[in-house]
Amino acid sequence: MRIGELAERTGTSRRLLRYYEEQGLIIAGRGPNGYRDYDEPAVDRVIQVRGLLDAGLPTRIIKQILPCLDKPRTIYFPDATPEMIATLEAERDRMTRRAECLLRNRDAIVEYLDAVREYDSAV
Amino acid sequence: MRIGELAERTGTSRRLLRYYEEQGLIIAGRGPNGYRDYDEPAVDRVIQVRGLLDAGLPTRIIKQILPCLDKPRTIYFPDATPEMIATLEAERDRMTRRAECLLRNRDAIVEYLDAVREYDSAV
DNA sequence: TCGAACCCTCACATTGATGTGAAGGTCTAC
DNA sequence: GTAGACCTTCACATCAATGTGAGGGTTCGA
Repeated sequence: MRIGELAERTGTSRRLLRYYEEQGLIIAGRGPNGYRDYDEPAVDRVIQVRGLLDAGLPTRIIKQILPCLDKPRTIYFPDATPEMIATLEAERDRMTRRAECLLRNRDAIVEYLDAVREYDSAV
Repeated sequence: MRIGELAERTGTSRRLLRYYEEQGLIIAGRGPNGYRDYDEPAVDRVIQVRGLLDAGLPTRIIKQILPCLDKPRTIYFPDATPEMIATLEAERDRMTRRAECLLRNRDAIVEYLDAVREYDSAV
């Protein structure tokens, strides 16, 4: 598919899709006319990238961890350098902390909303 | 306490503490000499703000939801406008999605690390 | 009283993720 | 064959979070 369709299906501007490619987050084939050509899994890939970006990870990190997230592994274990392992462990911990922070604060919001509802129904 | 101590205790630059204040995320008293004066809870507050910022929330949103997160409530229920409620519900859902994304990808990292370890021990 | 170590405000710089638009090539349908 | 809807690259703009430094006041200990 071409960039317009991918943009529409992922809710992402064309500009950003080109940017993600420039950052090495997604890859695109090229048609004979120079047009980018995406395969079906690109849709999920873009959505995943957007999710991680939205959760505060910079493109630099996303680029590093993405190959390890693929289900049929594209990166194999002998390729894993000690620095890579260290990066992954650090990011794993950081993501855990981020998620905890989000859930903790979300629960506080839920609690507040519950209290508001209770208050309103008592009026 | 003054800004230097708060900076040290929260691992935040003075510049950023002033920025957070400017954005209405933290409040500071003022000494007779114009120096900012922080109370003890400011430490937790700053840490919470940093956590949310790191998890991808913009200051604009943090400012809106922070009052609802305080344990002894500083914002009371009659104050809750319908728009406020809508914002909170939207952010609640967004935070849930963010946390899910983080945990899902973190688990994939964990899985990858496990596989690497297994591979290494088999060599 | 002097110097070090604080603090203040103001302002300009940078970085990363985005928007926007220009100048131009390609494809399709009329 | 021309118009409209795609696509390309390139470049400049913006916004939020953050760094940095200038110019100047305060506090405290030697």
